[in-house]
Amino acid sequence: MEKSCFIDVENSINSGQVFLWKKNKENWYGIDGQDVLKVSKSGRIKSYNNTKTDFFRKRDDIDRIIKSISKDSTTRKAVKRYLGLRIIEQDPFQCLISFIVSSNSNIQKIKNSLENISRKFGNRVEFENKEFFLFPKPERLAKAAISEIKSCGVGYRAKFIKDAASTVMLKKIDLENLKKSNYQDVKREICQISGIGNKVADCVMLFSLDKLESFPLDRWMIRILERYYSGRFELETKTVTEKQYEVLHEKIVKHFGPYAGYAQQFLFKMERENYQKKWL
DNA sequence: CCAAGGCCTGAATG
DNA sequence: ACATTCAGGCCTT
Repeated sequence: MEKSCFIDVENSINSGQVFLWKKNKENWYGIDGQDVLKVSKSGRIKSYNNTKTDFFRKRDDIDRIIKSISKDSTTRKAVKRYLGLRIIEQDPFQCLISFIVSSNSNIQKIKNSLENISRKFGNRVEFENKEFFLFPKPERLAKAAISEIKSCGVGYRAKFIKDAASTVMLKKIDLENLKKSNYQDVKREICQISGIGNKVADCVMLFSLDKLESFPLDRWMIRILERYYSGRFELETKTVTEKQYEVLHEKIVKHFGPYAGYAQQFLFKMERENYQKKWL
Protein backbone atom coordinates (compact mmCIF):
# COMPACT_ATOMS: atom_id res chain seq x y z
CA MET A 1 0.00 0.00 0.00
CA GLU A 2 1.10 3.51 -0.77
CA LYS A 3 2.49 5.29 2.22
CA SER A 4 0.58 8.46 1.53
CA CYS A 5 -2.89 6.96 1.62
CA PHE A 6 -2.43 4.41 4.38
CA ILE A 7 -4.53 5.07 7.44
CA ASP A 8 -3.92 3.22 10.67
CA VAL A 9 -7.49 3.20 11.92
CA GLU A 10 -6.79 1.33 15.14
CA ASN A 11 -4.04 3.66 16.31
CA SER A 12 -5.80 6.79 15.15
CA ILE A 13 -8.90 5.98 17.15
CA ASN A 14 -6.80 4.82 20.07
CA SER A 15 -4.80 7.96 20.58
CA GLY A 16 -6.87 10.08 22.91
CA GLN A 17 -8.67 12.06 20.25
CA VAL A 18 -12.09 10.41 20.35
CA PHE A 19 -13.95 8.51 23.04
CA LEU A 20 -17.32 7.26 21.84
CA TRP A 21 -15.94 4.38 19.81
CA LYS A 22 -16.07 0.64 20.06
CA LYS A 23 -14.84 -2.22 17.99
CA ASN A 24 -17.09 -4.90 16.60
CA LYS A 25 -15.22 -7.66 14.85
CA GLU A 26 -13.21 -5.98 12.10
CA ASN A 27 -14.96 -2.61 12.24
CA TRP A 28 -14.97 0.40 14.49
CA TYR A 29 -18.25 2.14 15.24
CA GLY A 30 -18.39 5.61 16.66
CA ILE A 31 -20.50 8.67 17.33
CA ASP A 32 -19.65 11.85 15.49
CA GLY A 33 -22.16 14.52 16.41
CA GLN A 34 -25.47 13.65 14.79
CA ASP A 35 -24.02 10.76 12.85
CA VAL A 36 -22.80 7.24 13.45
CA LEU A 37 -19.70 6.15 11.57
CA LYS A 38 -18.58 2.68 10.70
CA VAL A 39 -14.94 2.45 9.80
CA SER A 40 -13.41 -0.60 8.20
CA LYS A 41 -9.88 -1.72 8.78
CA SER A 42 -8.76 0.09 5.66
CA GLY A 43 -10.36 3.36 6.71
CA ARG A 44 -13.39 3.11 4.52
CA ILE A 45 -16.29 4.96 6.13
CA LYS A 46 -19.95 4.12 6.02
CA SER A 47 -22.24 6.43 7.88
CA TYR A 48 -25.74 6.43 9.33
CA ASN A 49 -26.97 9.62 7.72
CA ASN A 50 -24.16 10.60 5.40
CA THR A 51 -23.00 13.81 7.01
CA LYS A 52 -20.22 15.26 4.95
CA THR A 53 -16.99 14.55 6.74
CA ASP A 54 -13.31 14.08 6.12
CA PHE A 55 -12.89 12.22 9.37
CA PHE A 56 -9.29 11.14 8.80
CA ARG A 57 -8.33 14.34 7.01
CA LYS A 58 -7.48 12.59 3.78
CA ARG A 59 -7.16 15.99 2.20
CA ASP A 60 -3.93 16.55 4.12
CA ASP A 61 -0.75 15.92 2.22
CA ILE A 62 0.56 13.55 4.85
CA ASP A 63 3.93 12.97 3.19
CA ARG A 64 4.61 16.67 3.16
CA ILE A 65 3.44 17.02 6.75
CA ILE A 66 5.62 14.20 7.97
CA LYS A 67 8.57 15.69 6.21
CA SER A 68 7.76 19.03 7.76
CA ILE A 69 7.50 17.84 11.37
CA SER A 70 10.46 15.45 11.30
CA LYS A 71 12.82 17.92 12.87
CA ASP A 72 14.56 15.67 15.39
CA SER A 73 15.32 12.02 16.08
CA THR A 74 12.52 11.59 18.63
CA THR A 75 9.85 12.73 16.24
CA ARG A 76 11.32 10.74 13.39
CA LYS A 77 11.18 7.61 15.52
CA ALA A 78 7.57 8.24 16.56
CA VAL A 79 6.49 8.94 13.00
CA LYS A 80 8.14 5.79 11.75
CA ARG A 81 6.66 3.64 14.50
CA TYR A 82 3.11 4.93 14.07
CA LEU A 83 2.97 5.48 10.36
CA GLY A 84 -0.67 5.93 9.37
CA LEU A 85 -1.65 7.68 12.59
CA ARG A 86 -3.89 10.58 11.66
CA ILE A 87 -5.34 13.65 13.23
CA ILE A 88 -9.08 13.20 13.29
CA GLU A 89 -11.51 15.92 12.33
CA GLN A 90 -14.56 15.43 14.47
CA ASP A 91 -17.81 17.17 15.20
CA PRO A 92 -16.90 20.48 16.87
CA PHE A 93 -19.61 20.58 19.51
CA GLN A 94 -19.02 17.02 20.61
CA CYS A 95 -15.31 17.75 20.67
CA LEU A 96 -15.84 20.86 22.77
CA ILE A 97 -17.87 19.02 25.39
CA SER A 98 -15.59 15.98 25.28
CA PHE A 99 -12.53 17.97 26.23
CA ILE A 100 -14.30 19.99 28.89
CA VAL A 101 -15.09 16.60 30.39
CA SER A 102 -11.48 15.50 29.93
CA SER A 103 -9.94 18.07 32.20
CA ASN A 104 -8.40 16.63 35.33
CA SER A 105 -9.52 13.19 34.25
CA ASN A 106 -8.44 10.12 32.32
CA ILE A 107 -9.51 8.29 29.21
CA GLN A 108 -11.54 5.55 30.89
CA LYS A 109 -13.56 8.03 32.88
CA ILE A 110 -13.99 10.45 30.01
CA LYS A 111 -15.38 7.65 27.88
CA ASN A 112 -17.71 6.63 30.66
CA SER A 113 -19.03 10.12 31.25
CA LEU A 114 -19.56 10.79 27.55
CA GLU A 115 -21.41 7.51 27.07
CA ASN A 116 -23.68 8.46 29.94
CA ILE A 117 -24.28 11.88 28.42
CA SER A 118 -25.15 10.45 25.03
CA ARG A 119 -27.41 7.80 26.48
CA LYS A 120 -29.22 10.30 28.65
CA PHE A 121 -29.56 13.26 26.29
CA GLY A 122 -28.87 11.98 22.79
CA ASN A 123 -31.27 10.52 20.27
CA ARG A 124 -31.36 6.78 19.96
CA VAL A 125 -30.86 5.36 16.49
CA GLU A 126 -30.37 1.98 14.93
CA PHE A 127 -27.63 1.36 12.46
CA GLU A 128 -26.89 -2.07 11.06
CA ASN A 129 -29.11 -3.65 13.68
CA LYS A 130 -27.17 -2.07 16.47
CA GLU A 131 -28.27 0.59 18.92
CA PHE A 132 -26.51 3.92 19.17
CA PHE A 133 -27.06 7.19 20.95
CA LEU A 134 -26.09 10.28 19.00
CA PHE A 135 -24.30 13.09 20.75
CA PRO A 136 -26.83 15.51 22.25
CA LYS A 137 -27.46 18.76 20.45
CA PRO A 138 -26.48 22.02 22.17
CA GLU A 139 -30.11 22.87 22.89
CA ARG A 140 -30.63 19.68 24.79
CA LEU A 141 -27.65 20.15 27.07
CA ALA A 142 -28.38 23.85 27.48
CA LYS A 143 -31.80 23.15 28.92
CA ALA A 144 -30.73 20.20 31.08
CA ALA A 145 -30.59 20.59 34.83
CA ILE A 146 -27.11 20.71 36.33
CA SER A 147 -28.05 17.79 38.56
CA GLU A 148 -29.03 15.71 35.52
CA ILE A 149 -25.69 16.38 33.88
CA LYS A 150 -23.92 15.62 37.14
CA SER A 151 -25.59 12.23 37.23
CA CYS A 152 -23.45 11.33 34.22
CA GLY A 153 -20.41 11.42 36.48
CA VAL A 154 -18.86 14.69 35.40
CA GLY A 155 -18.89 16.36 38.81
CA TYR A 156 -18.04 20.04 38.91
CA ARG A 157 -17.78 20.13 35.13
CA ALA A 158 -21.56 19.90 34.81
CA LYS A 159 -22.01 23.64 34.96
CA PHE A 160 -19.25 24.18 32.40
CA ILE A 161 -21.02 21.79 30.05
CA LYS A 162 -24.37 23.51 30.41
CA ASP A 163 -22.85 26.96 29.93
CA ALA A 164 -20.82 25.87 26.92
CA ALA A 165 -23.93 24.36 25.36
CA SER A 166 -25.84 27.60 25.95
CA THR A 167 -23.05 29.62 24.41
CA VAL A 168 -23.20 27.51 21.27
CA MET A 169 -26.98 27.40 21.18
CA LEU A 170 -27.22 31.20 21.43
CA LYS A 171 -24.59 31.46 18.70
CA LYS A 172 -22.37 33.61 20.88
CA ILE A 173 -19.76 31.32 19.43
CA ASP A 174 -20.17 29.83 15.97
CA LEU A 175 -17.94 26.79 15.85
CA GLU A 176 -18.26 26.18 12.11
CA ASN A 177 -17.31 29.76 11.45
CA LEU A 178 -14.23 29.50 13.63
CA LYS A 179 -12.72 27.04 11.19
CA LYS A 180 -12.03 30.02 8.97
CA SER A 181 -10.38 32.16 11.63
CA ASN A 182 -6.75 32.08 12.64
CA TYR A 183 -5.24 30.28 15.61
CA GLN A 184 -4.98 33.25 17.95
CA ASP A 185 -8.50 34.50 17.32
CA VAL A 186 -10.08 31.08 17.78
CA LYS A 187 -8.19 30.45 20.96
CA ARG A 188 -9.19 33.78 22.45
CA GLU A 189 -12.81 33.06 21.57
CA ILE A 190 -13.18 29.60 23.00
CA CYS A 191 -11.08 30.27 26.10
CA GLN A 192 -13.88 32.59 27.18
CA ILE A 193 -16.01 29.56 27.88
CA SER A 194 -15.42 28.57 31.45
CA GLY A 195 -13.92 25.14 31.78
CA ILE A 196 -11.80 25.79 28.72
CA GLY A 197 -8.20 26.77 29.25
CA ASN A 198 -5.20 26.55 26.98
CA LYS A 199 -4.92 22.80 26.86
CA VAL A 200 -8.58 22.03 26.27
CA ALA A 201 -8.75 24.80 23.70
CA ASP A 202 -5.82 23.33 21.79
CA CYS A 203 -7.50 19.92 21.73
CA VAL A 204 -10.73 21.36 20.40
CA MET A 205 -8.88 23.39 17.80
CA LEU A 206 -6.68 20.53 16.65
CA PHE A 207 -9.33 17.83 16.57
CA SER A 208 -12.27 19.79 15.21
CA LEU A 209 -11.44 23.32 14.07
CA ASP A 210 -8.72 22.67 11.55
CA LYS A 211 -5.90 24.33 13.48
CA LEU A 212 -2.95 22.07 12.87
CA GLU A 213 -0.48 24.28 14.73
CA SER A 214 -2.33 23.53 17.96
CA PHE A 215 -0.14 21.55 20.31
CA PRO A 216 -2.06 20.52 23.44
CA LEU A 217 0.32 20.67 26.40
CA ASP A 218 -0.89 18.28 29.05
CA ARG A 219 1.14 16.58 31.75
CA TRP A 220 2.28 13.94 29.27
CA MET A 221 3.51 16.35 26.67
CA ILE A 222 5.34 18.40 29.29
CA ARG A 223 6.99 15.21 30.49
CA ILE A 224 7.94 14.31 26.92
CA LEU A 225 9.45 17.72 26.31
CA GLU A 226 11.46 17.46 29.50
CA ARG A 227 12.66 13.95 28.73
CA TYR A 228 13.58 14.17 25.07
CA TYR A 229 14.14 17.84 24.52
CA SER A 230 16.00 18.80 27.65
CA GLY A 231 16.82 22.44 27.54
CA ARG A 232 15.11 23.30 24.31
CA PHE A 233 11.65 23.77 25.81
CA GLU A 234 12.50 24.69 29.36
CA LEU A 235 9.67 25.80 31.62
CA GLU A 236 10.51 28.86 33.65
CA THR A 237 7.93 28.25 36.34
CA LYS A 238 6.96 25.30 38.45
CA THR A 239 3.48 25.02 37.02
CA VAL A 240 2.39 25.73 33.49
CA THR A 241 0.97 29.22 33.82
CA GLU A 242 -0.96 30.83 31.03
CA LYS A 243 2.01 32.96 30.07
CA GLN A 244 4.38 30.01 30.11
CA TYR A 245 2.02 27.98 27.97
CA GLU A 246 1.99 30.73 25.41
CA VAL A 247 5.76 31.12 25.37
CA LEU A 248 6.23 27.38 25.11
CA HIS A 249 3.78 27.08 22.26
CA GLU A 250 5.64 29.73 20.31
CA LYS A 251 8.90 27.82 20.72
CA ILE A 252 7.19 24.62 19.66
CA VAL A 253 5.75 26.07 16.49
CA LYS A 254 9.12 27.56 15.71
CA HIS A 255 10.66 24.09 16.03
CA PHE A 256 8.01 21.81 14.49
CA GLY A 257 6.43 24.24 12.08
CA PRO A 258 2.81 24.82 11.06
CA TYR A 259 1.81 21.16 11.46
CA ALA A 260 3.07 20.89 15.03
CA GLY A 261 -0.19 19.24 16.06
CA TYR A 262 0.70 16.16 14.07
CA ALA A 263 4.03 15.95 15.87
CA GLN A 264 2.21 16.16 19.17
CA GLN A 265 -0.02 13.27 18.23
CA PHE A 266 2.84 10.99 17.24
CA LEU A 267 4.86 11.84 20.34
CA PHE A 268 1.88 11.45 22.65
CA LYS A 269 0.99 8.11 21.15
CA MET A 270 4.51 6.79 21.48
CA GLU A 271 5.02 7.83 25.07
CA ARG A 272 1.68 6.50 26.23
CA GLU A 273 2.39 3.18 24.60
CA ASN A 274 5.78 3.12 26.29
CA TYR A 275 3.97 3.37 29.59
CA GLN A 276 1.34 0.88 28.45
CA LYS A 277 -1.49 3.22 29.19
CA LYS A 278 -4.90 1.94 28.22
CA TRP A 279 -6.95 3.41 25.41
CA LEU A 280 -10.59 2.72 24.60
C1' DC B 1 2.22 37.63 36.53
C1' DC B 2 2.77 33.69 39.74
C1' DA B 3 1.61 30.31 43.61
C1' DA B 4 -1.59 27.74 46.26
C1' DG B 5 -5.84 25.49 47.22
C1' DG B 6 -10.18 23.46 45.85
C1' DC B 7 -12.89 20.67 42.93
C1' DC B 8 -16.23 15.43 41.22
C1' DT B 9 -14.87 10.77 40.72
C1' DG B 10 -13.03 6.17 40.69
C1' DA B 11 -9.01 3.39 40.09
C1' DA B 12 -4.57 2.69 41.99
C1' DT B 13 -1.61 2.72 45.76
C1' DG B 14 -0.15 2.53 50.78
C1' DA C 1 -10.66 -2.68 54.99
C1' DC C 2 -9.78 2.31 54.94
C1' DA C 3 -7.24 6.51 53.80
C1' DT C 4 -4.70 8.94 50.55
C1' DT C 5 -3.08 9.93 46.06
C1' DC C 6 -3.50 10.74 41.42
C1' DA C 7 -5.38 11.58 36.70
C1' DG C 8 -5.19 14.70 29.34
C1' DG C 9 -6.86 21.21 34.12
C1' DC C 10 -9.20 25.18 35.30
C1' DC C 11 -10.97 28.79 38.29
C1' DT C 12 -10.64 31.68 42.24
C1' DT C 13 -8.03 33.91 45.73
